Amino acid sequence: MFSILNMRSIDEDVTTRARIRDAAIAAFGRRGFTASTVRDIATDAGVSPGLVIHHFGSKAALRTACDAHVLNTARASAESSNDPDRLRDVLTEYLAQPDDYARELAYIRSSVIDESAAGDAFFDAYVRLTEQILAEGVRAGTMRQVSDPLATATWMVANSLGLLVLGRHVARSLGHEEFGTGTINRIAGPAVELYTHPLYTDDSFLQATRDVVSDATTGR
Amino acid sequence: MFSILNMRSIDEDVTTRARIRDAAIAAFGRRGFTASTVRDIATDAGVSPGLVIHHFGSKAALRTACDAHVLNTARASAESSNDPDRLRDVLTEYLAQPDDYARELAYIRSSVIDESAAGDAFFDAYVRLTEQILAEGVRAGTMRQVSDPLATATWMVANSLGLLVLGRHVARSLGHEEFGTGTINRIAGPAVELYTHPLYTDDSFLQATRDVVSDATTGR
DNA sequence: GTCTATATAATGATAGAC
DNA sequence: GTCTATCATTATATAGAC
Repeated sequence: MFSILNMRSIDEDVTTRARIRDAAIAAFGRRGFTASTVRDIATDAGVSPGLVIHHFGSKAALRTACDAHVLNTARASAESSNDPDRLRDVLTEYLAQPDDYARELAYIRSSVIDESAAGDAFFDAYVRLTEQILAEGVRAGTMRQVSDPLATATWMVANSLGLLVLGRHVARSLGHEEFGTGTINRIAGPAVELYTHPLYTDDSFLQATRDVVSDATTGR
Repeated sequence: MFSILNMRSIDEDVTTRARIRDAAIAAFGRRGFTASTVRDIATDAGVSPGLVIHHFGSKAALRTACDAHVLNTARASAESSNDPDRLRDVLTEYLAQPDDYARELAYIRSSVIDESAAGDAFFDAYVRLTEQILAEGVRAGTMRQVSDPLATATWMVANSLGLLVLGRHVARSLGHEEFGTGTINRIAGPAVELYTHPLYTDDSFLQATRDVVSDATTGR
């Protein structure tokens, strides 16, 4: 459920070009692509606006470079991780070093919100990873077989990324100043609890839902 | 889980001012506040850019008017709805007339994404509604008592709105052209299924999560 | 590679005619 | 109430000096 956190922070490049790119990642993650200006990014990176264009050609191309740096790295990391029993390790690691991931997570948030081919690819990769985890869990006996694996995996990914996208609200709702380790700590238990002990005490809600969906599909 | 859909579409006002406001709601919902321009809104409404400002004073004030029209209405609707057993009706109604809700849902999506006081109030009201539904369900015996009602309600609201925010991805992941009734039909069953039959076959994931959270809280 | 200066376009908002 | 015309600002992007 928190598999998204399973990625390494990547940052050793100290060239000016890299500094501009990192400032852009922070800006796009903080306020989105449209609201971020080349001037602000230049100021944050300590260079002139002209130099930003000199290095990347255009604001759009700068975004593409940011996508390649963050999303493709995260996607590759997600796809290579097919060990389903790492919840504890991943969560522990994230809670230990949240700042290393904060900038990348903010960028991912922006990317899945606006229209972006890289954001699409990331979401889809995350769904495939979740499908693998589900299949592996069923095989190992730790998870129950679900009726529609693709739809279930898609739903779980939307939940997981929804928590990231709406993190500000989740934090506020729990009385926290910002979305961070405190919020993750508070929400993780209840989240896993819902996946362990069913919320509903019988099948009536499930049956009602299936009735409605069936009516809609058959033309009622 | 789909309580957000429980609101009536509100649209009879045919004054020019209302036409401008409706065009703005559509634009803000489609591309967000920053990326929507006064000129585009004016064109969509069939008026001049100057008239938009004449009626609302500024782009920010126009947004406030849109918030009042969509979010405050939806919020009031959510708060007055304390009948917890309406999943079937609400879902049926939505599936019958999705277009009536599409514009409002898109606007809500944008509002909870950017920083917006009205969006905050909407999220919070939705959490309170969900807490009521949980409490009522427990009292009626249809739902199980959870360990942390506020965090659980917050998590459920983030899931529900996450589905809305990431609707484009959810639809694409299921092979649909756009997020609509087909996608809702496909995802509703698996979603309710997860709330009815637990995903995990035992408590080991829950225990692992609680161990990590406990370690983090006590300073490990 | 990096800057300053500037071209060009688009933005929110105003003024005044009708 | 509605428009046209325009202002002031800000945006991306370019040109050329260093």
